[in-house]
Amino acid sequence: MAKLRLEDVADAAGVSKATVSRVINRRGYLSQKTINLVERTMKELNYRPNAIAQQMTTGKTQLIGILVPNVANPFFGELASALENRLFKMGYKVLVGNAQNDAVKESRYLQQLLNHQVDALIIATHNHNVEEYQNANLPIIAIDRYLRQDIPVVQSDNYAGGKLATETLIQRGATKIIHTDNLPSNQHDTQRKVAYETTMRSHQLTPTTYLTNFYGDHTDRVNVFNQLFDEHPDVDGIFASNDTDAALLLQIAHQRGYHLPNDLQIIGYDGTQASQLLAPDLATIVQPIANMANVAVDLLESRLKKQPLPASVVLPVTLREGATLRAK
Amino acid sequence: MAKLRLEDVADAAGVSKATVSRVINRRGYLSQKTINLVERTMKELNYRPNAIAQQMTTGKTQLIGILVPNVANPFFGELASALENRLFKMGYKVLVGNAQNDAVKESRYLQQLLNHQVDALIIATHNHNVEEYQNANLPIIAIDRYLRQDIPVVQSDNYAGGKLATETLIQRGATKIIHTDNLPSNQHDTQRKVAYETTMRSHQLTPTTYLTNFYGDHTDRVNVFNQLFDEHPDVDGIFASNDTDAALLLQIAHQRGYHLPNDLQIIGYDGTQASQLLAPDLATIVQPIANMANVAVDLLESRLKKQPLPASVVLPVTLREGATLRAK
DNA sequence: TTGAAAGCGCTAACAA
DNA sequence: TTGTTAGCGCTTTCAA
Repeated sequence: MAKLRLEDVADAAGVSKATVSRVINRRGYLSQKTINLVERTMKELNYRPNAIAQQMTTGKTQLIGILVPNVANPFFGELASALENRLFKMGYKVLVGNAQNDAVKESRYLQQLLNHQVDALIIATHNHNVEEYQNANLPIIAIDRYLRQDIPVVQSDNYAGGKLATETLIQRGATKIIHTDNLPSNQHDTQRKVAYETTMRSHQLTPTTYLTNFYGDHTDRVNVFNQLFDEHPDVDGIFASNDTDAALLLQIAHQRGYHLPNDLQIIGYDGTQASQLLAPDLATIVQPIANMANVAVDLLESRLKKQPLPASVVLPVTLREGATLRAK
Repeated sequence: MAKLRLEDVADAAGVSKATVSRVINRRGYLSQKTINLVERTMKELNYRPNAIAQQMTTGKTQLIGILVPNVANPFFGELASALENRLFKMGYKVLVGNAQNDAVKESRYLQQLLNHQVDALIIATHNHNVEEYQNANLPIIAIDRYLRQDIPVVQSDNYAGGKLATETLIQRGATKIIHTDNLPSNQHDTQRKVAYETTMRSHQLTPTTYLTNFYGDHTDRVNVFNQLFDEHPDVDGIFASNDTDAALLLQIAHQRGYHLPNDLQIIGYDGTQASQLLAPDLATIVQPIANMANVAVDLLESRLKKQPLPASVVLPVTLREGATLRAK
């Protein structure tokens, strides 16, 4: 069976192509009789409009491109899922570009999304080639990173998160607190680090940070964290910049005989569903992923309606208690 | 600046549209001089071919649709990521349909993917409406579930996995072993359950299974698992049908004062990267996610080349040791 | 080796 | 209320 076209439906129903098109799009004047006739015919023929051809004529694809570093990372998986969920309800389809932490792939994806005439873009990658976004002439919303002056950024409050983590550890009695941070080339995690350092100093404590590379592998992290314990066996609090690092630190601490939360307290960052389910004992700073997605979509909607937008929206984070933290 | 068309490039370069098209697609006879000229012009103008128009004429979209229950679930997130990774290398783009465990959304997505003229489909959802796949007239590969006689299924060896989990627990000294299974409407997890029951009986042990609903929420699971411990306080081994359930069981067991792995051993299922990172202590049966993705793409490639295909491919699972299991 | 022109399936004026 | 027709931006014969 060859692909059915709108014209086949028109012929079968004995009407014109325009009429069928009107029924499909519920546009213009239409008698109920015609609507019924055409709908019945479409159903009988099992006709499905060719979205490509529709896009060709309207110029609108109803397609939104999302670029993330890696959907296998629960944070971005959940973010993409939440974005997609909202957008789908609004009648958009989502083309997810999974940059796999690869700058070349990121830019190839960007090209492809543009070629595909996406109506807008939501960017959550680390964008090594910011220039490419400069001459992209369509609505863009960035998540947790700055791209260009007129591109609004949606993010959670990284400074407040870093401060909350640090102060919580201090309140629960830790004094030798170490921070581990995980930096991509553009160093966006710095707000958390700055907050940690400032908070430590304001309590007359000395900040110490260990850095891991966002693009580094598991072994690198294990090495850095072992070094941390070797050099600071008296550590009694760790603020990790993400939950998987926190889980790894927790494991290493166990192996080294630390008892949590008495000898050592650990607090992670992100608070994904996955970490909640798989590491329910881990205390963590929760980023409001679903809310970030909602706000991003709202901004996109405003942008598409040519409404004025804020330069950035910062959303609050919360503390999730866990067994790696002493009781209040 | 208005959108550039191929014609603008042709005018600027002083050649015909056909020539520009030939350069873009490297087809037909072309002098090097013309190639250089056209390429230079395209670069200067920052021209990007309109993929929609290309698709319109060629009928090929180079788009593959993937339908998953939920990318926020690490298993499917990692699967989608692996699929996308392979497909991208082959020049395909991926349209991910995230059914959000919602039958209506699944079918709406299916329609949309078909409307978008995807060249092929990879289905990993629980497909409540199998009929819809019946008259879809394009290459389809299914992951871990049967759709139609001529649609090949890629799956890991669920029976062997269930057997491996059960035998491992038995070998490590457990005798009161309980299985928790997590069933969607189409009950595909049954192979694991059957393997568990068969293996138990062959060791003269009595199988006991607690069921949770795949679409149920967290509270439902907590209730079922509490019931498990209430009714079987002497349980000394649990085989959970996925890692998040295993992590939850682990947490409840701790709260109830069980010491692992002495009082109780737990073994999960799936072995995602996320569970490895976030719950490194958890022993589990690992499904070869990346390999499943690779095989699915290979099959798709063969199908697109009209080569004959196997009805199904079953891939081996492995045991990941962890602190929830006694030493060998 | 290049150009002219038809056509992919649909929508949107404009007519009727 | 419905039909006719001219494109949308590209690729692909067919001619030159």
